[in-house]
Amino acid sequence: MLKPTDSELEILQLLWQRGPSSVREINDELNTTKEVGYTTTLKIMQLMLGKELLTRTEKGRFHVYEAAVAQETTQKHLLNRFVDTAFAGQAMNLVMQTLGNHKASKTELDSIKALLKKMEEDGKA
Amino acid sequence: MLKPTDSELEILQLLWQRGPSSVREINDELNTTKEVGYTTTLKIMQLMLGKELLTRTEKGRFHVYEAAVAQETTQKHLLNRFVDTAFAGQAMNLVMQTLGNHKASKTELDSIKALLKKMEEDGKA
DNA sequence: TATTTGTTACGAAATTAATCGTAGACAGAT
DNA sequence: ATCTGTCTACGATTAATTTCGTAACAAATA
Repeated sequence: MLKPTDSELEILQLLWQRGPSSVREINDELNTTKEVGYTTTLKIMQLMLGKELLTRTEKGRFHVYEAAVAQETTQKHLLNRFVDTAFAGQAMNLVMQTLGNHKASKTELDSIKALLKKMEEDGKA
Repeated sequence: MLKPTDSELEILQLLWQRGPSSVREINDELNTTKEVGYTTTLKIMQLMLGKELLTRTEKGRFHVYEAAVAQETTQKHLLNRFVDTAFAGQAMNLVMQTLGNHKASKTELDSIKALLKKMEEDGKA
């Protein structure tokens, strides 16, 4: 799989969140956070199309773009790379640091506990 | 803080692991995994010196390099960026996915459980 | 109809990363 | 004294990313 750049990831996040969107819509969303020209966004999305990160369909004379890669698959891929490069493969160090640095809701903590329990049981069996 | 590139991170990992090292030593280590020319490694380390990611001391007519940034601080920084770009800020999604994709030893699971317990108690207080 | 507006396509510039070749310095061996 | 090997410094090249200007064209509108 092709590694998206940071700019590309920003666009993917928006498409995952919004569903199929025009360049104008994505560019407007991006501009709520930072200033970026319309043709810049257009160009990046066209390049993403070439890399098969996006698909597009023609709606009249303009185009609607959609993420061509699933959110979870992409995240899993990026996560594996990140564990290797930033944590030298020590995945549980990453987990501990993340837990230490970020607040979690009660619901989230419960999900994590459930998952841990399941992991322990699988380990035993 | 300056974000290290992937190549720079590879070198930082080795320096964190080995302690102060010569370019030759780092280059040899790198070449156990992939092919890379000596002057390439030298150049990257010189650039890292400029970015203050490394320090160096002269030992006779050659140089010994050392990481100038702490492992944990750097990881924390990279982790925050990564949570934002790849997981749209959803840190607990990242934790769940990491737990799901990587094996953990009993010891590691216990440390995580202990940390969770502590988080719950802090949350209550 | 003529003008303005919004769209896509394309090319070019600026920046950054990564790579390596070459040259010069110097220590140690011959 | 010279040769050889290792080291540092530096410049050039390549590739990828990001940026945006301009052109072409269709639709809306004045």
